[in-house]
Amino acid sequence: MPELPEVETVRRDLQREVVGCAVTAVEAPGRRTVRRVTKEQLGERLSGRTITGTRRRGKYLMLPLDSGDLVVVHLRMSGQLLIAEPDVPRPKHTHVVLTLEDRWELRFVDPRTFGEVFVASADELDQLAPGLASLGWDPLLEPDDFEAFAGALRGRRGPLKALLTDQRLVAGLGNIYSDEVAHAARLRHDRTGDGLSVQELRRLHRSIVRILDAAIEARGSSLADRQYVDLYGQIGAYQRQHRVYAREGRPCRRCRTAIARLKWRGRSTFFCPTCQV
DNA sequence: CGATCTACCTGATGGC
DNA sequence: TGCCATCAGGTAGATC
Repeated sequence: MPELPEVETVRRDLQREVVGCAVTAVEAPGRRTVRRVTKEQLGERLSGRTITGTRRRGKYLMLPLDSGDLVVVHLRMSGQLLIAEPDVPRPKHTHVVLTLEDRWELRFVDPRTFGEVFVASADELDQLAPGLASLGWDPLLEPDDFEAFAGALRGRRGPLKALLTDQRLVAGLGNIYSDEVAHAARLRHDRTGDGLSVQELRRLHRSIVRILDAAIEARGSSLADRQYVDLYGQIGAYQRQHRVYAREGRPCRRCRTAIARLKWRGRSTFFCPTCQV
């Protein structure tokens, strides 16, 4: 569920709460959440180490340790990172728990178990996580790099939505924000990459940065299922500013036309049939 | 190589 | 009320 704005919101919460903390215990009761390394390796490489910072690339979160290793977390569809005092009951589907300073627990909760947690050195990272190694342009890390964005899309014949959600081209957009971005840029989801003018690419680039900034400002989007919450368990507010996502049949905020919904590659796409061309 | 499908899971929701 | 189908924000791996 979480896309770039939600992951970035959690990163900023972590920056405030866990940097400088020592990991005093590691538990991993989940069956498939710890991947790429064994649970034993995770425990050995984290225990006694201090968290020195926070990083994000695309939808990946990383916590560097004083050993040089990185704790890598991907929330996928239903993962949550939550901070709590140890005497607060753990939610169902708590798969990994890091105890910090013997005083707090950083909990990875994930009903659908698509998410993952692992540890890697900087050298191992690309080998261990090809998905992380092949990430494309990150709109938050390099917001002004139009060439990196345009270069990634240049010559692609696929439909715009497929390009925007391809993490190897643009890192961090998913189903919600790709629809919001396409609407802001007044482009249909099925325009092909190689048919976009430079002016349209400029519009897209600006829209991506602007929408993601606004969504982070609002602490991300939480839908009715409340699957995305921040580190403190609080929902975001950007869903109130959505222009198309989950607004089928309601008037476009720009031209009043009813927002359309269609099934595209097994997933919903929302768009305005009038002002997206 | 690029484009497209499916599998991986649990839980919420809506129709009958 | 219960049963069943459908849907949910992501990605890796298989297949064409």
